[in-house]
Amino acid sequence: MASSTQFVTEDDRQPARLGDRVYQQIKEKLIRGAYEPGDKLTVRGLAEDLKVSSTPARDAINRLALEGALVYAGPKTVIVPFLEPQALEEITLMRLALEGLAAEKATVRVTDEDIETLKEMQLRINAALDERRYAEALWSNKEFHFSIYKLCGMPHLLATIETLWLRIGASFNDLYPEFAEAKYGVHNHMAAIEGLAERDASTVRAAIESDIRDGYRRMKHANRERNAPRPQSV
Amino acid sequence: MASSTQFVTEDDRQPARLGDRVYQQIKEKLIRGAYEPGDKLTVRGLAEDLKVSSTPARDAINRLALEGALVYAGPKTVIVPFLEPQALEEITLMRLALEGLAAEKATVRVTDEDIETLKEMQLRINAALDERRYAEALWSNKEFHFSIYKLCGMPHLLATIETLWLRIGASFNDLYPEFAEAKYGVHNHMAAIEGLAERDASTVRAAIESDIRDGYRRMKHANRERNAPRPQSV
DNA sequence: GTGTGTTTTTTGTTGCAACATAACTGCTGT
DNA sequence: ACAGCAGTTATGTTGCAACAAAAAACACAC
Repeated sequence: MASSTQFVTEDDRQPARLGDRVYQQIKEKLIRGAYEPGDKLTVRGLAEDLKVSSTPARDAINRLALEGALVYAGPKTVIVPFLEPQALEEITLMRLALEGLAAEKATVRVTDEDIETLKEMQLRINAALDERRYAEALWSNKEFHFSIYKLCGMPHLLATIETLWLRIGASFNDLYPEFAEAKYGVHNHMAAIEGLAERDASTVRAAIESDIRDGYRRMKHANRERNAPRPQSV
Repeated sequence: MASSTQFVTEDDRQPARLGDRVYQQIKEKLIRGAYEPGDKLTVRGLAEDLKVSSTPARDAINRLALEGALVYAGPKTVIVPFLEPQALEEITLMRLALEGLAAEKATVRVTDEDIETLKEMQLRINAALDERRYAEALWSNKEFHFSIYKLCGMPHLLATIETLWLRIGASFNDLYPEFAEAKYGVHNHMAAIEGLAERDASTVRAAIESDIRDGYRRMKHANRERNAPRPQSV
């Protein structure tokens, strides 16, 4: 019965392929804003940078493109995507639907121990925010969210949500300061924790949805101010 | 301004890669139930069957596995997945969230012309059902759904929904008869069309959700009767 | 300067051989 | 019968060279 040993994502397999390593590294750089929208990635370029042959580099690029973290600007040109307001809105709507679902389902499976862990995470986020370590705050924020989503034991859902984060994460993670101002998300996170403690699914969903919406507004504004005042040969 | 020439999926690119052709062919066979759960796919096997080298064959397999249409049963073994009840439920929940969203958003953009097209499609589904051409009915059913989802102009959403269909489609499309009994989905489809005509988003969402739920019940039963009476060395 | 046609360079894709190792086969002992 | 274990086969991955095609660089006319 192969049923019990079926893997839904290839990440579960034991031996890491070389291509997976390349994939992870690019993904990491994308999330941390090491690339800028419009930057071009080439198979040979990656291969040389990471000291591998073209096959794993090509695998990684194709996978990122498939997931929407990279984008084709031409038949032979993959770039890190610009954050179009329209795409941001679309992905936000999908996030509301999917992360809302995850939040609800997590509520019925959360343990008191999980809740303690979440509280500690939030403490770390607060500390990082206080000390203006924005990169760490952002990272911890992601950890916080996915710790909740993992609770519901839905691997397909988790994988899909991850690709959504990757698609927008690449384009806005370089604007930490605007994004983290005014203790971003603290209120919503606390509400989520309280909802979980009371096993109140609709409260948790509302808190997560509110968090997503707040983030959406910040991203939209930051993105607008970033693209608008482009002194293009004035 | 690369914005306007950005592609969100690689399918938009002009020249079809060899690997894409292989991918499409396997995908087609999966949807039509040409494979059975547990069937093993190998790079060299595919390559020989389709008269290509191992690179495009490998690309196709990796892509299908990434999308969840194939699954790893071991480090060197990809199979067409068994439909686990748990996975079926999970994907159904995701479908409700995502296709419900698509249904709502489609409502505000639908034209009277679109509605006429949908009515004609439903006529074709009915005809196919009457004449017991189940494969065609199933195909038209898919067309009907995606014609609606395409209306909302959300490419990310559409691509995600497609992978969900592929994940379950592979495992149940070989049980047409049970699935198509009693004019499957006709009632829900008519309700969806009426809702669209009245531009009533919540009606359309309810109709689509109802259709998904009905399908879920049928799949669950069919799948159970299919796996339960396994005369395993009695 | 701006647009257009041309040349040069760069790039993704494909096919293939080599390698390590997973999967399979068949045997053996119980 | 069945589990454990050797030997054998089959498989995925990697690196690499060749090729067609796209992108970039360039030249030239207006």
